[in-house]
Amino acid sequence: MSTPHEAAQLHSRLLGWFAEAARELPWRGGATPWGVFVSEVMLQQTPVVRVEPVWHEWMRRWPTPTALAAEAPGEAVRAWGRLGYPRRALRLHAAATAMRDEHGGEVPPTEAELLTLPGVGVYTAAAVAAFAFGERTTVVDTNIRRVLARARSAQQYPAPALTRAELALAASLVPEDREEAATWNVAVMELGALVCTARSPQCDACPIADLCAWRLAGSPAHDGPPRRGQAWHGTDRQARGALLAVLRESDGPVTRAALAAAVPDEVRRERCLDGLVSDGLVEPLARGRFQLPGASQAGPAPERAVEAPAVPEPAEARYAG
DNA sequence: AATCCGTGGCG
DNA sequence: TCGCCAAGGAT
Repeated sequence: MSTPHEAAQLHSRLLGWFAEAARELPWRGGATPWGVFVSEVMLQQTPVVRVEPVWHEWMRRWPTPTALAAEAPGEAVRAWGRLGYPRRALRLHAAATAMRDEHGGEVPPTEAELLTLPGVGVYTAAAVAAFAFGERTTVVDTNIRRVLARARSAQQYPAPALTRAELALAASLVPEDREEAATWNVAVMELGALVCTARSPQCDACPIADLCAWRLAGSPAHDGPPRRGQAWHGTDRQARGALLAVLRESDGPVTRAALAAAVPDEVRRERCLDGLVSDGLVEPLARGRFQLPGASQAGPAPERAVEAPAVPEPAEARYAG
């Protein structure tokens, strides 16, 4: 498949490029393991530019796992803002609680322990072990999958799901040296994020363009089955987002009427509300009111519920049904 | 294994 | 304009 010489060439090219071109991100170099952990969860399916300001705010408010664990989970959901997939905020809070209760208030340093935490899968466990603790792991994210698919498999895009072959390929390329391995993982990710992008790869700026199997094959177009996008308009995800936005932006409990303004369709609204409650993202109160979970223990209970706005928000800000 | 889960920017 | 995409995880 590949010779040791080819692998060594890849290593020196990529590591050299990374030393020159790497972004200075706040969770790189100098961040605590907790800071790295929070960044990795926030970065799951969310771009760096949107994560940065929220990450700073979280580090200011909750500099340690114990600090976050002491808060109501609803505060984590509120501070999550519009990063998307708010269950991640809940899982981050649960992970902080587990760190406090089972790991002496620290981020556990091994992949195996990290994997037991809520919201931590194979990628995040490897990434935290590598980037926070310098472990020699095999990190495989969407960037690395795409870079390796092109550079080594002559494919424009990787398969829909991670395959054994991909994992084996990624593992075979991780340098033996511990420090070099950690840098390798972040360097391949960075190449995928900045140069070897999904839409319009900047092959002219690529340090391994002359070694890239996809380029050498003439940059053939993707031939597999068409990649399915996710529906959005008229979905429960859209409605859940609209409902949670109302809760986030309100200081206290919210009436059902206020939620009805966000999602007019009653059947969908009630179904999504039930889902949010069973997910732990929303807490039902008496008399048809709702709030973010555990809000009452974070401070004095607000006296007055927020009523439905007299003037509806612009239609595009609401769930249209 | 296939689906579900948010949000916003860009080509 | 609109589909695609972004440091995935859980079921």
